[in-house]
Amino acid sequence: MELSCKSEYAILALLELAAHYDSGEPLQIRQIAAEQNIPDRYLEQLLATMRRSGLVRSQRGAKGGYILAREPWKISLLDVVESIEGLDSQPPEPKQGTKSVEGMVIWEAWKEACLAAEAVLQKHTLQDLADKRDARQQLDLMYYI
Amino acid sequence: MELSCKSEYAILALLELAAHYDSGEPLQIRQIAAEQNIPDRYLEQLLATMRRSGLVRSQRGAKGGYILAREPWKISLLDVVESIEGLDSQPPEPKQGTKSVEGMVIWEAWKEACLAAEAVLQKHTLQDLADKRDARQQLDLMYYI
DNA sequence: GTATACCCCGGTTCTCCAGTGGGGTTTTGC
DNA sequence: GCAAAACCCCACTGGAGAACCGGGGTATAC
Repeated sequence: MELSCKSEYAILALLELAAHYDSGEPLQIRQIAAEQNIPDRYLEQLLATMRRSGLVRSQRGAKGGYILAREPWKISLLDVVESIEGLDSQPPEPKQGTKSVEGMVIWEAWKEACLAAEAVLQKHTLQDLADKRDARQQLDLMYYI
Repeated sequence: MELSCKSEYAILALLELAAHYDSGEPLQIRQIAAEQNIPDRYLEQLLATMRRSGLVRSQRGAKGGYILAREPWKISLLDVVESIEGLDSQPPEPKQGTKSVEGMVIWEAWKEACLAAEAVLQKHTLQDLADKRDARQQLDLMYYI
């Protein structure tokens, strides 16, 4: 149930890409890393993973960078986590056979819990999070004044 | 979202204890381990952890062993997992401050997913799993005949 | 008082996370 | 062309935790 550093970095990076999605221009790893305080060489690996999963597209060479592969409201947190965590969400069997009836019953209950969590992650999109972030920042500003 | 070997062993052991709960007599580590194919020295550690969490009680000396601390329908899978996994389910903050608004928004969504999963685990008790196991075994028997 | 069984502590191997580094390839702009 | 900018790929390290194994201590029944 632990949110890994990897996944958090990935989501932060995608939020940054979502913010610049309308411009149509690619964002560089360095800029994202600087903005969100992420080690850039590490972020590079995460973005490469997400590129292979089809979440982002990359443009090589000078003036290159990364762009979201689709609109921010079409990317859910589940998409990100599954991409970055290696889609090992539901192994078909707990081990390599399990065989025991007890093992099956336990695994079914566990799977039900996983599905419940995934359903929540599925309905949260990058757009949602970006909107919530904006609202939160507006609120902070009002308190400040 | 991964069901660890630890937790599965722990649940298997408690199911075994639940099956012998009516007898009122303690079950020994060796017997549980043999019945469920768990390394006994490892199971010992898990049972010690669950004893410290108050899920089971132990009786030392000859004819000793372990007994459930309360009735099987009063122990949920969430109890077991939290005990065995070290109750690190919801850290109040992702890191040691997070500070960024983005980090907070992400963490809130994640917490929502965790709560959904925990709600599922909460409603599954040892009694439930034991009943399902029995029903499954009956079914297997019918197919066999 | 001895056998039984829990109790505590420490070590070992393995895998994964988090992060760093080197060297290669593609593209822009001159 | 050519150099700089940027992605691309591979490998390595340090630390943490999982899954064990083993030794010696302690309480309890018979």
